[in-house]
Amino acid sequence: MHSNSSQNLSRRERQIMDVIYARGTATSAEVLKALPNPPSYSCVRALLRILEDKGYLHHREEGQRYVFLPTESREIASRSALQRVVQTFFDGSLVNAVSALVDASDAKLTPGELKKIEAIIQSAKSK
Amino acid sequence: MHSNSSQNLSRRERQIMDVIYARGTATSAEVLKALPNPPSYSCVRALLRILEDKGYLHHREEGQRYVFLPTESREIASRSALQRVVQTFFDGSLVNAVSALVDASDAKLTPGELKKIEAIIQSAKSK
DNA sequence: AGCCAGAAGCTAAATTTTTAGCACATATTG
DNA sequence: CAATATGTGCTAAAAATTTAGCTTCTGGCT
Repeated sequence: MHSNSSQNLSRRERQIMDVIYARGTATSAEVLKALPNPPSYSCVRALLRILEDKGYLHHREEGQRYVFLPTESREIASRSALQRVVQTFFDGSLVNAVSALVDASDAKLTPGELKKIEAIIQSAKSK
Repeated sequence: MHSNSSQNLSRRERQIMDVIYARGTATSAEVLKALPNPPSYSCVRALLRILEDKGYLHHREEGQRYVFLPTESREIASRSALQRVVQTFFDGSLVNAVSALVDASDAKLTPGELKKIEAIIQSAKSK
């Protein structure tokens, strides 16, 4: 799969990939339920087939239904997603991005979580 | 503008918004140059007009050409972009997202930058 | 065995997106 | 003061996306 591939998805395709990445795995019924402005069921299945054709997804049969999962690991995909956001909104500056992340959620960050982040920084420093 | 609005953009529309957010501001010629698989010039202008109609952009005349800028501030837009990535790829966990950001760029983070991040954490802690 | 429910695939139509072409306006410049 | 270069807007055609309908298959139940 080429690197900026998710840039090449159509709107629905992207929505579906998002759903599947968020869940890790999904059946057509689950995708349908999670989509905004949900279309028909057969429509979802058509799109899943297209995404599979294009190589973004594959599936395993589980009982009689298909369970879809991404071809590209969540880790890799998240990396490019973050990369894109950092480039687009933070002039490529990681520091600014982290800062925004932390700022944007002051309320939500527990002391424990802050400690974890500190630990991450520490370990990064020691290299 | 509604919150998850950027989810409702078509592929080209999104590409164009990305270009403009990355640059802050752009003329049609600049957008054209920055687009992947660049289409014709008049095509770019048509899309800019559409985005303006939909309320994502507006423009000021500068000399004889238009300079386009986003309606929604970069800060607000970046917030929802980050939000989306965190939800989709990190189960909503900010800590995991920060961790991934830092990990993904060990090499690129200078000691100075690490210090800045530490400072951000410190200041968040003190609330 | 026959029937229903829940999957799936295929295909063609509807809609949206994407595109280029043409017409018009305004500077610039030879 | 033409001619050219560089903008813009509008519109319709081309292409891609999105959708629903119809058909088929399989397993479970009465």
